[in-house]
Amino acid sequence: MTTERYNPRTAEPKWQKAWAEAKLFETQTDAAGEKYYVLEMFPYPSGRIHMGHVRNYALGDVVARYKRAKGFNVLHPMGWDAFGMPAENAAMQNKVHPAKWTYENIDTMRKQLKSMGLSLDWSREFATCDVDYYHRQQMLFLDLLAKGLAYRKKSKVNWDPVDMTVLANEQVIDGKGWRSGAEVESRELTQWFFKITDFAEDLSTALDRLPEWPEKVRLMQKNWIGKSEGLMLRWALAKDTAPAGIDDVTVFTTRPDTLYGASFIAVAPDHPLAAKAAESNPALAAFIAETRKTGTTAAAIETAEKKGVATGIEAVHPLDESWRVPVYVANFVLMEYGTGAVFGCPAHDQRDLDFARKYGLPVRPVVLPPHEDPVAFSVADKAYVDDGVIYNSAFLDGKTPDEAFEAVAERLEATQLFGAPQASRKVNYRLRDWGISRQRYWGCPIPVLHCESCGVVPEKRENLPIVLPEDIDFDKPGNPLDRHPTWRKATCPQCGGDASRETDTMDTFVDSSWYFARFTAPRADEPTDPQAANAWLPVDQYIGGIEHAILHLLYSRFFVRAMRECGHLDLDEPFKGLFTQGMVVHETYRDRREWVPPVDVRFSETEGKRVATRISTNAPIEIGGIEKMSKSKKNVVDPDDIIASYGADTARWFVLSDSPPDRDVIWSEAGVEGAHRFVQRLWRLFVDAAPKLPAAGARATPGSDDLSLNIRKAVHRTVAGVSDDIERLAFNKAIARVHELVNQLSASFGRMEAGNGGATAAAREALSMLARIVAPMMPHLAEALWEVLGEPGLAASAPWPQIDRSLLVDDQVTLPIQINGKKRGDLTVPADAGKADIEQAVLALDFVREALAGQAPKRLVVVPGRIVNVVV
RNA sequence: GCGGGCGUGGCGGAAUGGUAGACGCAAGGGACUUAAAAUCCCUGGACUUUUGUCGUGCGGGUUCGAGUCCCGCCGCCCGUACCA
Repeated sequence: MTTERYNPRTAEPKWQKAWAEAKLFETQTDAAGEKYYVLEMFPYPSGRIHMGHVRNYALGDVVARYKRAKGFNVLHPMGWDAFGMPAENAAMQNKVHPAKWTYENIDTMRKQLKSMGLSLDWSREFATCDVDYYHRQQMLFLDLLAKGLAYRKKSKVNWDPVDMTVLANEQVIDGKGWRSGAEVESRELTQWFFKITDFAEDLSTALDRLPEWPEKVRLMQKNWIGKSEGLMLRWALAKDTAPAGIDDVTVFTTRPDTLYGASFIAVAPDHPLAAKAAESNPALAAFIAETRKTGTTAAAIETAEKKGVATGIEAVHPLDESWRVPVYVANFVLMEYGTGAVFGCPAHDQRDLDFARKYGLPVRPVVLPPHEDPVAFSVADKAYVDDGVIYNSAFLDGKTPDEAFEAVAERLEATQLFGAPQASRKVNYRLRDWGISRQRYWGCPIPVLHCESCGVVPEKRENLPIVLPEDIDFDKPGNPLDRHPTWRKATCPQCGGDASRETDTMDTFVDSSWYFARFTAPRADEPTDPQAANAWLPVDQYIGGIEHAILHLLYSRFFVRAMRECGHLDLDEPFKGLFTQGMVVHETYRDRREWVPPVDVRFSETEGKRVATRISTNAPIEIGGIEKMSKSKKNVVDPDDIIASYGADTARWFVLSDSPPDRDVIWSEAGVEGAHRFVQRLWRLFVDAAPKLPAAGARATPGSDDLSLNIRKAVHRTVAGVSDDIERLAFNKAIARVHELVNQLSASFGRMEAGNGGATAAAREALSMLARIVAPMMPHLAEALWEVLGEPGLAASAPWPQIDRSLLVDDQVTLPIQINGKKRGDLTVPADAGKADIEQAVLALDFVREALAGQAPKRLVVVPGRIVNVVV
């Protein structure tokens, strides 16, 4: 008998329409069922969706559909992270307005996402570039400003001196501007900041209250915030060397216990003392100018060769007046961290040691490692950073580092220097305030005005929104808002005089720091409807890329805290559960000239080796490494092509199978074909079995014969396993279980005769359950299977199958028997057998007696239900 | 540089400290077919003569037992505050 193949091209649109007409996924806040908020990180509308999106949204959709089947009231919205640089780049390159480019991309991508059959509530959709959205973001900005959580300060940017514009870090390539090629310099601008450091302590400690976050993400955030307890320690400058007007320099140190090992002080190139010293020291001034070319990124600064220049200034050791150490300006000291000045203890810090060796500074060990001889111990090229006993350190000798820390702190807190304590304890954070100013057009305008008489004045709330002007040009580099003829002109809300608008727009991370709250009441006049926000939040399951582990997630956590202070919601944390998915990667291909897309490559085998040829030109192709899909390497597979030829369910099934979702998945054509074969196999299983089954409403009772019982045990076990797997987001394992079940059902159905009422009833039960457990992953096919079974209604609204727990337990278990840790046989015992029974049975086994040769075992390890190990 | 992660057959991967390789892909063999596709069945870590021995990036360690835990390396990936 031949079965007609399942045709996703006709089936998928049909079911999508059925869901839409039933408004199945439009969520009501007050609907029945416990709330469950599933959210995937919303996409940047770059043009077309890519496989990473397919994976991200397929993962979230499984959770959403599963929870819905479990009876939850599920919120599963979608929107667009729509501001950002690519729209401006497109405007410059293709003369298309950023808004037009963005909204056209959104239209394309919405259509693509809809073809995936996602259970999204599209009625809540918005884009962050909608005036409606950024209007409310401007309100939030004013609220933060009023609470003192927004302020202005000077900070450095990458300046392209040819294009006369600020560059993003990714636009700086090897220290040069990406368009102009000019050497980039760092330049100070007054910019807007959010006071995230106000919450540093809570952002760090609250991580311990997020058990449903991956440990690695919590660790990364904790290290990023970087809490450290230390001393603010003032060093007097030796009078004969100090520049006029500066008496001392304050360092932050976490190791005051190593103070007697100090051999220099290093200050940041932009430290005031450095500037002062450079006034009379051209070599130093040149060095400081040089460091401005290193770039502003931490990676650039810290991978650069560590260099310093002596200032000629000397500082007096806080514990010994007769001891002076030189003050250097060093390129690895950051003004943003601590005080911008450190003391170097080369023996116990690797970077300080490298610096000391380079400039011939003394290396004096003061922490003696355990079991080392104080006379013989010395530090050559590896600093000793672990615990030990303090020595070479006067009154600290013999103490542990912790005790020495306390002793130094106590003494110097009590010592006066220039009328103030010489030291004070200080908790320091590596976390810096969040700079949100961008000198760009395509972002949310910062709603403040600059008035000559009143200074910086917030715009009145009722004057919002400050809308981006549409008549702009991208003919010249730089910010079009700056050179707009009229947009800047405004009236000061305080004095009524002339004022000019702020032309900085907000970092796009601001947009994505509260969108999850806006989804709970997307059309509210205020930024949130606190009732809706409090009802839905926190997001129960948030899913997105690991690349957002720190910044986006930390900013969102800050925003929730700031919004709570302003009364917009009452919430500790935005995301209760977090899952970070891996990337979709693909082989790369190139011919002599360029990267070649996978669709243009044909493979063959020559002498057992995989060989590739370019289809369009017949040129030989070199098969490159497996890399993240990217436009530049052209190793992209367009989801549209896959959906058009195999259907959305195949694409979904493929990205969910094989690779665990937190790891990278390698896209391969063969894998997709395998997934599609399984779609057809399921379809065949149902269509072929359907005529033998009792009618849908017949209430036939499954039999208790071997065949019926086997079918029932298999399916109930699978449902239990798949439920667990989905709860843990282990979709690859859920899929392996479904494969196993289908393998078994195919075999069992082959032995089933139409007249066997018990078995056919078991088969109907099995198929009805199977259709429902594949539904979250392949929702369209599940509807078709549901229809084949003649079940009423839509599979998408069918409840998750109930399992009979009595079918999950076995009365016999087979234990592997090891001798000296190596498996040598099996033993089948009753499931409830005690340790003693098992021991006895094991010792009676032939191969065990042989191994023992009459001796008693040295040891007999019995782990009931698991394993037995006989040690001889 | 720093912080975090990952590393298991030809490939993707499975394995509460307890039988390493479930499940899938690819491959090989067979059945069906005039033939092919599709489908179904069987075989696949390495070495070895049955018997075994060796195998989870490399080197050590803890344990009755290590892919899993600890220490030291190597390689790759993510982040590094203006890419999103």
